Amino acid sequence: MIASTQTHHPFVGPGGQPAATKDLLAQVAEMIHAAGGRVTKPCIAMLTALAARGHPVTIEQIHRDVGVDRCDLVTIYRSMAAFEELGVVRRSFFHDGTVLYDISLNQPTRFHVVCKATNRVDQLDPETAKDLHRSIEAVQRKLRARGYDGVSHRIEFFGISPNATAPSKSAKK
Amino acid sequence: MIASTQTHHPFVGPGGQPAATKDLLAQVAEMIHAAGGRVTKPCIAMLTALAARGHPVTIEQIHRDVGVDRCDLVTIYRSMAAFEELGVVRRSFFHDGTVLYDISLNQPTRFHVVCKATNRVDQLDPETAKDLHRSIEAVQRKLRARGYDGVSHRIEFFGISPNATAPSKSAKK
DNA sequence: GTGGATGCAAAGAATTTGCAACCAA
DNA sequence: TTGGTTGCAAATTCTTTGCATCCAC
Repeated sequence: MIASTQTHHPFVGPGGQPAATKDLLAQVAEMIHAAGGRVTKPCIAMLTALAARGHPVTIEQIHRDVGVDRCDLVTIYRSMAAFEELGVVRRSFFHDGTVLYDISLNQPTRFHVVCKATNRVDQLDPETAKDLHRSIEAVQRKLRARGYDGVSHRIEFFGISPNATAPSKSAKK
Repeated sequence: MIASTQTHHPFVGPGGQPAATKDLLAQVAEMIHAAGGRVTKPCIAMLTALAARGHPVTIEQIHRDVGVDRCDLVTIYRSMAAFEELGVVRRSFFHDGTVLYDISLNQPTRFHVVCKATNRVDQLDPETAKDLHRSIEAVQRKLRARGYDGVSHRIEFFGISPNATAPSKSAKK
């Protein structure tokens, strides 16, 4: 139902967006072709939208960013699945289980802090992130040593940000 | 079904159930009463089932463990939501997004490794877990210092376990 | 031109809600 | 007795599938 609050996902604080959007498109295009796929208009629009956001967003948000009338919701679902398979995007979950996607290709490991009140996405400072990253790597090394294959992980932090103003139910929609 | 096949979790014999389970029930009962709720039969069955499993399980699994005819699926949904609110259980997600629940009350922080092939749930060894726990605590301390409130996190590891035999699609169901 | 991608409709799966009957306190 | 809980049915929400059409290559 499109009737829900229009609240767009709050913008990420500092950090701007990757100036590498152009490169990203070129790179993904190559990957798609290599896989026997086609680089369509909706496809480009979605990647551009994801890159512009620069943080995990819902399917609905992508749909709106691309333009609800410019691309069917079903196409978003199908494309995200395909992109994930290609390793271009990564799927994560909001604290309430809502599915989120963001660009993973060429993206340095970043850790997100999601505000449970405003859904605003923040990031750990580089130093803290570095320490955490090290710990996680250590764990994964250990798992591989234990014989695990294709080791991966998922981690997210949640909290109510200091300047949370509008505790919204469906702000993320 | 997550860990094993049909086999119900080997229950402790005539002597009674694990002492911890007993305590858990008593403690939760008190919490429920304090909250103006009632300790019903399905309620006890669910907690017992969760405690017996001792690791994250699906709603469906709980339903089967309790006995599909002994309690409605809807009741599981409602109760898990209530238990989560009380802080008795914790919700997590399988790598494909499937919702999982497990006891969180009085539970030391444990980290799970989920096999993507068999859905079997394993745990990090205490030492590794301890290190990781320390890192995560450090991050959360930093977030609190930054002004975040109600800080929490979610972390899970995935991989294909060394002895993965039956790669199943819906083994967890 | 041709096969993969898209849009629309419809099916499925997962989760929630309404309400009368039920039972724990 | 009495209000919280349960079960059953129905409604919602989210996601996937079928298929004819369309367009990237």
